[in-house]
Amino acid sequence: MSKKQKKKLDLPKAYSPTDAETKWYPYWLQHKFFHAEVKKDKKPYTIVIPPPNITGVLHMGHVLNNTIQDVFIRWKRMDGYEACWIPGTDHAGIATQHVVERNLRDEGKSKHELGREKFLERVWAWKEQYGRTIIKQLQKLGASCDWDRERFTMDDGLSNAVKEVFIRLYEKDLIYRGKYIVNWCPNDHTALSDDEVNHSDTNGHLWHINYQIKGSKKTITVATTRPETMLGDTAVAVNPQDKRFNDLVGKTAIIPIANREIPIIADEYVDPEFGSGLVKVTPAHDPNDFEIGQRHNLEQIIVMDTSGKMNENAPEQYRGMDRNECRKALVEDLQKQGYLNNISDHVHTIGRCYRCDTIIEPYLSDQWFVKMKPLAEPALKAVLDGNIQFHPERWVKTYDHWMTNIRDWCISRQLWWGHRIPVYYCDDCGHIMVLREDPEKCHHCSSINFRQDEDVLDTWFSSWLWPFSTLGWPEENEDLRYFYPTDTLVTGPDIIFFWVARMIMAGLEFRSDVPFKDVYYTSIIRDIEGRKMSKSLGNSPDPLDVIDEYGADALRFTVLYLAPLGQDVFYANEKCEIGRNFANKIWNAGRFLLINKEQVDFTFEDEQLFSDSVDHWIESRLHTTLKNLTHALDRFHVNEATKILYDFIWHDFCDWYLEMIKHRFYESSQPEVQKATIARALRIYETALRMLHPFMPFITEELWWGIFDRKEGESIMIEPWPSAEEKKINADAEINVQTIQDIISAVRSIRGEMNVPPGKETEIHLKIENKTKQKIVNKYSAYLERLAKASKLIVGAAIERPPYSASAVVNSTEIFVPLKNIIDIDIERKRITKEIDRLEKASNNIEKKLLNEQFLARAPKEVVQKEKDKLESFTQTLEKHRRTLEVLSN
RNA sequence: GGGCGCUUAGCUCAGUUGGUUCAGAGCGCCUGCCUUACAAGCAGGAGGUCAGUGGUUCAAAUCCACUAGCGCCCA
Repeated sequence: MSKKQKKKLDLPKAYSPTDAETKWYPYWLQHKFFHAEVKKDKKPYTIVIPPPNITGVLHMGHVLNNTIQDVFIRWKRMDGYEACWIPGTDHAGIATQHVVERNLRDEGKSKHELGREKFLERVWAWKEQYGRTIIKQLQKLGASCDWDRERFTMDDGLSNAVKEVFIRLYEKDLIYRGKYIVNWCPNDHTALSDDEVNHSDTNGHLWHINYQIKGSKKTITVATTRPETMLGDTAVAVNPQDKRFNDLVGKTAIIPIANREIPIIADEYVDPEFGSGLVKVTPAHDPNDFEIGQRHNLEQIIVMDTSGKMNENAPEQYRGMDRNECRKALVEDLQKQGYLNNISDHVHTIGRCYRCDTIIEPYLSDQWFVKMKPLAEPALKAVLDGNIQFHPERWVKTYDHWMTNIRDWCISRQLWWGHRIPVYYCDDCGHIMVLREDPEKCHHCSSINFRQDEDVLDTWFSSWLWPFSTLGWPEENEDLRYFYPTDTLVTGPDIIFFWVARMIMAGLEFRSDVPFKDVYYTSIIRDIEGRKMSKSLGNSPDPLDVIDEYGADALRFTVLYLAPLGQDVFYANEKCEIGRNFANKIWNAGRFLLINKEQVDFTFEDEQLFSDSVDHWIESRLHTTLKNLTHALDRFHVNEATKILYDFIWHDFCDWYLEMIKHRFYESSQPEVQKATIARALRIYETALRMLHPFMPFITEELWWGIFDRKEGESIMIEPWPSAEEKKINADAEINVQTIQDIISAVRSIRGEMNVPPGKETEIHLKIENKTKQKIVNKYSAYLERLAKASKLIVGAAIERPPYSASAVVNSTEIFVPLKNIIDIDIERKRITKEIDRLEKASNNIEKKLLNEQFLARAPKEVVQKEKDKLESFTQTLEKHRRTLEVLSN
């Protein structure tokens, strides 16, 4: 390359992503390409982002999830839809409160010192400062969200929606308050919903404790995994069928140490096989015992406070002790006083808080609940009827199972950060008011002594409204009518119950319509050893580091390429080489075209000046690719789409097409051929860039500008999505080019195995009997000569095998490559023998088939004919090889 | 205990209406190349009884049943 040429080139030898990424994102924003509005003449396509926590930082799961959304949005936008991707964050009650409390602790303060109002000011301040971290990170990834529509679950509008929903459900009698056992986190001092508890098998003990029977010397033994709860026992239960204990029912037992008297009752729940067959009943500290208590009208004694410390209902010596301390002390005392019968090892399930991993205490308290059955029924139907489709479909079963066994949803949380429950209690008359606005006085007795419920609502109680609250609901407006229902939801299967199911319920209940039509469940990203990525393991790479090292496009492409629908992904940073190398390949193909573009004076109309089968072939491949690509995206097979693009661009376009047209630039003396060639190659390349744009937005934009002349305000992201044209798919061209490719590959294989120096050209003799084929080979000989490095090409029906030549047969064409002084006869014999073995095996199999009368009778005619043709072809090829082998052996 | 998924080349995985020399790709490995787009590259090569058993079928990596191993979810 001369110095002059080098200077003219805009494109460096290797692609460096950073420049493109910093340049184009602001450009897209500046021109508002991401913004969507109600456009009556266009069809909407809407996605709501699964709102990340304001405390969150971007991890690989987000990368996958949001890249998929961006692919769909960019694709649909190009395809003529008014594509609207609504972004935002959620307030993450527990997590956010944690962070701010930790900061306060570092300053030596507590939230109680500050008071509720001041504390909330602190949280808001924290949110303003750090709450958009993850949003900014998403922009680095190239996410084309409509940032003008960014929402937060505690915005005024969304808070109104939450209030409205609470009130409507309350008025429909679907929300109720009651004393129930809930999952209590003593560390966070709040109730949790069932889904917020992680269960795991744990090695523990079963303590067997003796209880005295009143008025008798007799004792009974009960077994428990949590001895400290015995202080709150209000009964001992046996199974009514259990003959061993028939006489005990109705008697009274005495709790050791506490010395409290409790009845012995009979209840079906008791499993006679478990432990001693006798169960202590603690209605205030166990969900099953709670139900037994309901049935038998038992007293409920709470023996712990909200921190898990023993309270005034416990014997004095244990008061103030943590539940674990108490367990130790109590067991020791039981032992000393002879009440401890036995301790056995026992594996049981322990629930832990999903936020802080503290062991959950089942705890009796006043909470608010949503009745789920009436909401779940239509939501289940919507999915079973196919009004909402899951991808992959198998999640329908999981959904079905959960929805048919659904339990009421505990929505109150004893936190300060969140939506305050819109319920007011009158201190004077006890009247309860559920209101949209703060009252001035009690609606019943006009007292001004009332207070609002202290609790806030579960964060999911705002997230489940996300698909319509983000669009302005409860206000009826144009946006809501146009963009709702949304189209596709992309999320992890781990929140199918937390979120997806509840959104479906909310959508149907409050909008009478599904919230989305398709749900794409993403892969879970694991580390290379298959472990889930987690902060504590330190195995979660920072996507921003990866972007710095490999580029955002490379990260996006790689993650999609690795993530087949429904399979987990084993990820390591090095895998991003796939995407980086691919980007570099595209870059260099562009560079090649640019170099040639600068040397030919042409217009895009010049394409008509010349074309041959090679051009028809690439056109045919392009449209086949386009067809397959669109089909894959339609079926949500994003992973397949990346492979289709990769194969077309790398193999068809770069490896074959660009190599084949090189001689038209370097060797053709016809300017019109050169003009047509560069014009066509650029057009096809430009089409490929558009097809690739949703997947790799930055590099495609960069090349689209770097190679073609563009004006301010233009962008590849608003260019039309290319449409597949069936008539461009050209079977003849595919066959012709295939023939040429097969011969080239065969010659290359010979050269490779014989270690022919790359610079050395050889003669190639082709024995072809078929006249049409001869014509094709002659017509396209220039391609063949160049790519197979032929010094001379001799084609004929009566070609004789030249001495010292290696040979191959492809589709009845016999190929001879004379290699005097180079050929190793031994290697050649082995090559041929191997080929003969392979063909013999294949022929035998076919022969067997053709001898099978069942096959001949039942298989479709075409299949039988195909087998016959195959056998014929194999037989001929075998003959040729055998002849060659004979010659070589002499 | 109930439900779901996975097992294909040394590694990571494609392969959805059962039939094209169906057994593939990328990485890794071996051979040869800095060939005027690209060594982040080019050309070639080695490598698998498609977990096992049985069944359906003219025909099974593909459909069915069971078994083994791994993983996930729920109780």
